[in-house]
Amino acid sequence: MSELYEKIYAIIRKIPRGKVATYGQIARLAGMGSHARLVGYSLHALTSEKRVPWHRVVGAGGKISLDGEGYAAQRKILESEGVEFNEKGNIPLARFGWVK
DNA sequence: CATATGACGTGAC
DNA sequence: AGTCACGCCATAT
Repeated sequence: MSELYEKIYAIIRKIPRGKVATYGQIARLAGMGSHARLVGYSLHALTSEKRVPWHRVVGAGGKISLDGEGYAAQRKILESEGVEFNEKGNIPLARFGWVK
């Protein structure tokens, strides 16, 4: 496993319960500038054994980047942690965004 | 080695 | 608010 992935996972594991972080934010914290796409790619390659709270990672503006079942599943988990969604179906980062 | 692809982000229309 | 195009780059084929 590449060291880059481990770094990304380590950062995601720091996200506190009830908060969410964006791909771009993670990319910056990992020192990869604005390569948010790679963060998403690494999460896609994630396995359950890593025990990474991938559900706390959302797209810019608090939008979930998954569709259909994926969206429903992630939303359900987040709501169970206390994260709320607005009428548009995304998360108000002003309140739930992770502040490092 | 050459292309295609994607759990993104941003800007144009 | 919805679509489309493009930059970015590690992986996959």
